[in-house]
Amino acid sequence: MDGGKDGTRGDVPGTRKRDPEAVRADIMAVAEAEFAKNGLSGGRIDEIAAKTRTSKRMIYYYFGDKNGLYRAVLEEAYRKVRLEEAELHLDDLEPIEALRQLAAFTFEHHRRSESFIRMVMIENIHSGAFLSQSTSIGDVNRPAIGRVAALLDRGKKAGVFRHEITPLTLHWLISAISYFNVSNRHTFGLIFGDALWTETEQVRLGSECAEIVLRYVLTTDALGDLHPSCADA
Amino acid sequence: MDGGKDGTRGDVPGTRKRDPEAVRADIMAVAEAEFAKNGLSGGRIDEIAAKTRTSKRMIYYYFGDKNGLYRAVLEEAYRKVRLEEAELHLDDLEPIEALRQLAAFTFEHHRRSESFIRMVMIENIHSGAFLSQSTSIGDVNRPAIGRVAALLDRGKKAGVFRHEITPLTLHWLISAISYFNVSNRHTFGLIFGDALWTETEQVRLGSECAEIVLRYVLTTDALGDLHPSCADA
DNA sequence: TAGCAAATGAACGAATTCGTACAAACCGGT
DNA sequence: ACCGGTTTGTACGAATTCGTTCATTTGCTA
Repeated sequence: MDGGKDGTRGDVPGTRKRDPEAVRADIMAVAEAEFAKNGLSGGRIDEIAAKTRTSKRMIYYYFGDKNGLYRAVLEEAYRKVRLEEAELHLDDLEPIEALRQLAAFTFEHHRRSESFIRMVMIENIHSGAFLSQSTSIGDVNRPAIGRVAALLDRGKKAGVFRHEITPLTLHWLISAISYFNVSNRHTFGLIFGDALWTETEQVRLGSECAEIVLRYVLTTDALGDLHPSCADA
Repeated sequence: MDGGKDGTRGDVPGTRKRDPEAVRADIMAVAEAEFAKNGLSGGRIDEIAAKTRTSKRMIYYYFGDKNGLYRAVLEEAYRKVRLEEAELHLDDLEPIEALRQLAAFTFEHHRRSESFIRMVMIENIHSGAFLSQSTSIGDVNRPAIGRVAALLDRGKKAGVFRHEITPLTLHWLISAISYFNVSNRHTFGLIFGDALWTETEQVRLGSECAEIVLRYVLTTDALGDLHPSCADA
């Protein structure tokens, strides 16, 4: 809709009372909280407007309609999360330690990104109807698989990772554990108790996540080196 | 205001008889589809009524209100699923094989219970607010953990399972993999492609699920017996 | 300073949608 | 056959809630 932006406008710091970008960001932050909490159908535009510094009129001015706002929030949530993930530098570490870090980091990161997880939950309820309209989402997420693939290759060449493991399946596994731990905390906790969701248990589960992944990926030999054979505890 | 009498209907015995249970079941089946597809806020009572053999009036007669219907559907979904799971007989198998079956079965079972998974997704969006009102839900699900605990004990006594593994964490792991495979199929597929969701790949993932669990639970020794040391493929 | 276009605010309209009032039909026992 | 309570159908009311209309304010330029 809006054509190019001309940088000559409002560059003087502090003088611009109008700040469309800040308003947009404000709306999206409020909207993310609302949608993450109540879903797309459950989220109320009036509620979002009330919690915003601006008014409902602006939501429609900037985002067109409710779905447009939801889409913008969804895409932004993915962008933020993947940017944070990209800060992990695995190339400096040897494969085994790098994999351990990747698993533990992903687990911890998901744990701290509850509203992102909830947006993904909601989008899956909608069968990905809105994500499928996004053109950028592939580019945003592809690097994640690339990093896993590079790491896997290094480990295989070093003879410590099993050749059967594929990047996609490995990513799938790490995601599953890290995601489920957040997405299903409520129902799981209600049925089996909240024992797993104390702070100390969560930290332990982060280690267990890495442990599960390592035991799955490592060759029998490499695993033997890591965990000397002792059947008892 | 159509006063006339219609004695022409209901001649066949059993067709037009009163059958409250069948009506209830009919409503709940339709409601499960509707809620699983569109969520609680997104689900429409009128839509459910239209697809039912009976009318909207009956929904309120039997279930009180929309939330009551949702609760009934949710509880019933859990009941059905757990009943099916209980049909697995693990006691006849040796621990390792039993664990493999448990993992593979759970994976396959979740895969075939999409609407149940979606109900759980929706309930987690609501932070378990409705499940927490259910009194029976604990009793329905507790046996699941009991079976896992018994199996773990047997394996530990036989010296093939690691002592560090707890029933809750093991159940958590198997659930995570099996659940995520269904719940996130759409977003994961849109981002990374549908390669994992062909029939053959899904069957393979079922085996991988068991493999992941076994490698996590088995002692180094037991694992070595199962997978003779060979670093290459 | 005046004027113009973009940005904003408040009130409103229209369409859904939940839930109910009322009335009619039905079944089983007496 | 009649009568009681139970089961069902229709129409409607009330409350939400999305999105818009219209007027106003604001920043920038001539």
